[in-house]
Amino acid sequence: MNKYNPKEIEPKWQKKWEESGIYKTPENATKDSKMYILPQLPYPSGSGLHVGHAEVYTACDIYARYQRMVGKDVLQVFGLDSFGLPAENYAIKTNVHPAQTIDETGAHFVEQVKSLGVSVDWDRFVRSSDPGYYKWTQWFFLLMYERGLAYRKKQAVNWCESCKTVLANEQVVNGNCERCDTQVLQKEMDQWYLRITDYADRLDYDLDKVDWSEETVKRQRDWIGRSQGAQLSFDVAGSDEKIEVFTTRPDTLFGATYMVLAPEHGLVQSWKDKIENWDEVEAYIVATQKKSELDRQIDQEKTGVELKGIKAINPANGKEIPVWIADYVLATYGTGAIMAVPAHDERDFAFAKKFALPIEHVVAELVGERKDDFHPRRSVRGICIRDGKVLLEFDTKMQEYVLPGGGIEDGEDIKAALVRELAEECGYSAVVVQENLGSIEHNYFHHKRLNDWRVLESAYYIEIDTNQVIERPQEEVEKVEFDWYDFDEAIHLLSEKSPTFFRSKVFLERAKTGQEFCYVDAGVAIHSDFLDGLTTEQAKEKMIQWLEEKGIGKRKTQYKLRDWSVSRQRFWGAPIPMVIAEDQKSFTLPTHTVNLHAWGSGSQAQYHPWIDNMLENTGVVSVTPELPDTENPQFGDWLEAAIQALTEETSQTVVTGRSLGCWTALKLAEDHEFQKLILVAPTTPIDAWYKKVEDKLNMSLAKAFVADNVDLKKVSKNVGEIVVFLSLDDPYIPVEETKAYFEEHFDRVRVIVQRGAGHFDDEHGYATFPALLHEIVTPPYLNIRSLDVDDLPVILPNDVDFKPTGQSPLTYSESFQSGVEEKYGKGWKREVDTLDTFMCSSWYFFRYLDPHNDKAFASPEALKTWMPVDFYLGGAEHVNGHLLYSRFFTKVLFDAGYIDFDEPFITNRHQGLILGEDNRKMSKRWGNVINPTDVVNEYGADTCRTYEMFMGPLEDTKPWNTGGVKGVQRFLEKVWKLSEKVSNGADGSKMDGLVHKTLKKVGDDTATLQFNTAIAKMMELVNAFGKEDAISQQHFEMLLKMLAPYAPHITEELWEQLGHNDSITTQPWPVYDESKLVDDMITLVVQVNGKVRANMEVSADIDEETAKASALELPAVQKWLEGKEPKKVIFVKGKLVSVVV
RNA sequence: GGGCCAGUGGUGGAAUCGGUAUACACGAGGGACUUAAAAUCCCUUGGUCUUUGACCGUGCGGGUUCAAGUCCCGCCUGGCCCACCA
Repeated sequence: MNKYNPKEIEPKWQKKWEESGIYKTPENATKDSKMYILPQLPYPSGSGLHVGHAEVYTACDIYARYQRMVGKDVLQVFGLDSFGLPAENYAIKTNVHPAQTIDETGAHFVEQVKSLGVSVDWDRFVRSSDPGYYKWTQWFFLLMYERGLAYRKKQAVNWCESCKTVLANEQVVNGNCERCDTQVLQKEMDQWYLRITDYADRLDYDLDKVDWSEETVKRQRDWIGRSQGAQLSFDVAGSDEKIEVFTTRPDTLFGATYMVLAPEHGLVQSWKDKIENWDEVEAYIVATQKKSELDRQIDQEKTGVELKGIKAINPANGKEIPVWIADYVLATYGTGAIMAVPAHDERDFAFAKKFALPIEHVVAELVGERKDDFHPRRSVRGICIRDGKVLLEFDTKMQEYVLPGGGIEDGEDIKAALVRELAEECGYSAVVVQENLGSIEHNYFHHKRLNDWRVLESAYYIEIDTNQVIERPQEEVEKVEFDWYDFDEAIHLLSEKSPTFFRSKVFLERAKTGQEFCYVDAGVAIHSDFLDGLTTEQAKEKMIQWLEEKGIGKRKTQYKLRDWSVSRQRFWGAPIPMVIAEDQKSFTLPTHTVNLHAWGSGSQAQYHPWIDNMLENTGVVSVTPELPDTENPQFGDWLEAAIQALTEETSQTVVTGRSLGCWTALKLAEDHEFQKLILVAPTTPIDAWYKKVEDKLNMSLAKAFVADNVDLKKVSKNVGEIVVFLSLDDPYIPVEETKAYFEEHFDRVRVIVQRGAGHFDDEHGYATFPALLHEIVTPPYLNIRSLDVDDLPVILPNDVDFKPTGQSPLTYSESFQSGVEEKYGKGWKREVDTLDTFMCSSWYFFRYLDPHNDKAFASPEALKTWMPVDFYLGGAEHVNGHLLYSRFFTKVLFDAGYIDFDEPFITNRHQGLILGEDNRKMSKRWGNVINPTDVVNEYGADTCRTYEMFMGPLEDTKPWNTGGVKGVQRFLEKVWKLSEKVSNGADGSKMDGLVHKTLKKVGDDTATLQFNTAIAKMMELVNAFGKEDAISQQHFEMLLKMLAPYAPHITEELWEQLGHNDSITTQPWPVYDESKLVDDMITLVVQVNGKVRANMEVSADIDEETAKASALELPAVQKWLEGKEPKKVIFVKGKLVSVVV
């Protein structure tokens, strides 16, 4: 027999596979049989494939091959993320066009991947830089724009001077550019944004639906950063202005003793004339701008300047409080301003200390009350009973509490007074406060009735007698045992033994009547008027109610997540499919909105009261007129009522309509200029509508009302923009036809199709309708137009100078703008920025389903069959970028009715980092880089694949070891040599057990991605076979089949040598025989006092009595018994006998 | 500063429910084959000692248990992530 020569057999089989097309995606896959396996989209860098890539593709391939063998219809795919900076930077250096660079590096990359022997359907290969692909990237942008999710805005952005481009927050690492490490500057620029923040709540909640690692879910949740609280406004003294703040602690409003604005806050500039110390303020603002993000992070010392001449009024107590600017308040979070509560916020406290601002305590933190999520052991810890009295143990971890005022500097007496005051204030008979400042910890204790106050410096117990408080050292304390985890039982036990112990809630009542001591761990409001005595949670609620009643503020959920900036001043990306005319007029926030209700509805029904309410404090006057005779509407009457609701000047007015009200709205626009027309589920005089409502409405009335009585051309001229909301399940409005009607008659129209909104009524949850509110307050851009889908793709031109100028290279392309003015009018130009490459990778998993489709990004049938992705393997570094964006795209498609699922990846895993042999990160700098293609050339792809999986758990970081590669090579050589011993007549009964056990283990482990242990088990089997003279063919074939996903070439070759002429990769996964897993004889371990002293070979079904008896007879056991009678003998079936002496 | 995860031989790593700690592989030592080397095969390989046995061993200190790498408490060390998010 020949030597094992991977160089010969691997190309042979790769060629055969390609020719026979056995890895083409099955045509007749169904929802149940399909298995979509997705390796992360790579960027084809010049340095080619690295071991981390190989790890991903191999792992996916093993999984794919396994799934195929267990009968799944597998879709395994590959593509390239071929837009992006490296190719462009290379172009700047060498003047080689990025397209050419990518062709070369991409082709090389693909060759390298193919040499690993992956079972990918190469017909579905895609590259994000091909026009056939980026046409749909552009289409996604238009979809976002149409739905009001893409907008253009001037904003300070992260700017890398070296790359001459804008960076997203996640591309900024420690204040530097993630690619070139240059310091990132802030620069004001017009940028395109995607409104991912509209989806923040769903991106958070829906994480419950996916099978991702806990860590990943948590990181994504943190990034989204949901927090609940209130938004409220502070009046500025002597002015109409208000300062809006967001807080998660509305309950501490009484303790807000000053306010802080971010230096960039808009109000600061507007107060220029009022601020007495403007020079100082301006100097601080300039200094802040110069400060990099990095400086701001490292230097946590608080700085700031008071705005002299400006005072705010605390709405809770009417006190005038100072207003400061400081860079610890971020312009980009919340409202860019805060109410500072120094007593209960670390940062505010540090600031107040530094600038000697007043500190007022409004929460007493007491030891105690059970929260549902608290760990009883931690809090109950330290309660003991001695002589029937309850003792409290003070432990460092009992609770963490910063003593208000940081009294440590002020001397003991003040602390004593403070704790006493706290006790006094809340009416408890005893109070315990833990102060934890720096490394010094004290417990302050005060007992009211006994007027006893003390400081405890370490773990002590306190005994409360009728007449005295006694400190007890630990030694004197008798501990009472109970199950720490059964809190209720513990409480019961304790209160039974001591009448002075009460469970927190009971206590709250009794404490006030003079009972012994309290045991509460919630904060309680003090010095807060109507909040006094309420716990923090209760006080939050009450304060929000109060704010809402008074019209000062409202409940608000705030997210850390920011809108996604997607434009790049770069060449090598997908052009943004928009045209811009800078000199067109634009709108600002509207002054008025007039809302027209539906047939049979009224101004107090559906979302109307909500809209009026929401707009109340925004500066937009919202009017919802009652339209006459709503059950029997007459067109003329409604029109007249609507006209009555208009102001004289209407060009800053937005008109909204719902259902029949929309037709009146359109009629209004015939003779009035409006900023925007928003039509919710509009009725239109089309056959499809008549037909759909025939049985539901009075048709003569409907036809008389909605007739061809509006001059749509005039409307088009008068209205800045028309936005139409439709729902797929609307019982009255036909979606397709209505959409077509508007798109045909109006130029500037956006149709937003929703799912599940019905007729946008209460029943479907549309009593509140954030998207509508959004549209009202977002002015139309007359200087921007979106392209038609038919005009896509906008092709990237070739006549481009790559040299960075800070302007997009496309600015200087003549061909790029040719024909644009002819088509859109004078002054219109194509947007010259390109899209962030993250947009390309946010939807690529859809394209693989139907990569050659030029009518849609993928066909509905393909989407239905194959999505969502069953298994996705990619780097952990993309958790807060790519993975989040992909989920966002998927949810938008879902809402628009393109797909019927809203999470793209069911199972997601991350491969671990592979280090160099020296345990350092692989890097040219260390000279420790392993090139997988070198490994393939020297040892073969099968060895490379199997070794990478054998190194350790897929998700762990692990170092490369060349010796280990050789070990795997030896293993495969042993398999090769085993084939010489294979004979048809060999008796395999002896090996049956081992073979079937291995089969079970390998099958289980492969299915759960524990490839390293699966390989180890196969090695054991091969070593055992090595000791045999002959191997039955059946056994050998089983081995080959289970090894096939890991080492497809060698197994294919040996399979052929056994005389088969089909491919091993299409064989079914061998089934193990349950009966062969159980041995007849087993080894029982015998322990004496927990130590292993003997073994015995016994029959597997030995009964307890026999086992115990024979164990005791063993000489080794006798020896340890030393003639004594065993106290206890324990038998664990199939495992051991344990003797206790 | 906050959060999460991990710590097992010389090395990478195994170890269902708590049930023989160190599977598998690397490395090392010894042997066989060979003129020699490579390759291959065989044996040994956690430590200590009074070595035909025993004791100690999964970062450290406690605890629960007949039995702990595994569960509980406290600490130490390392890694990753987040980092003024009101």
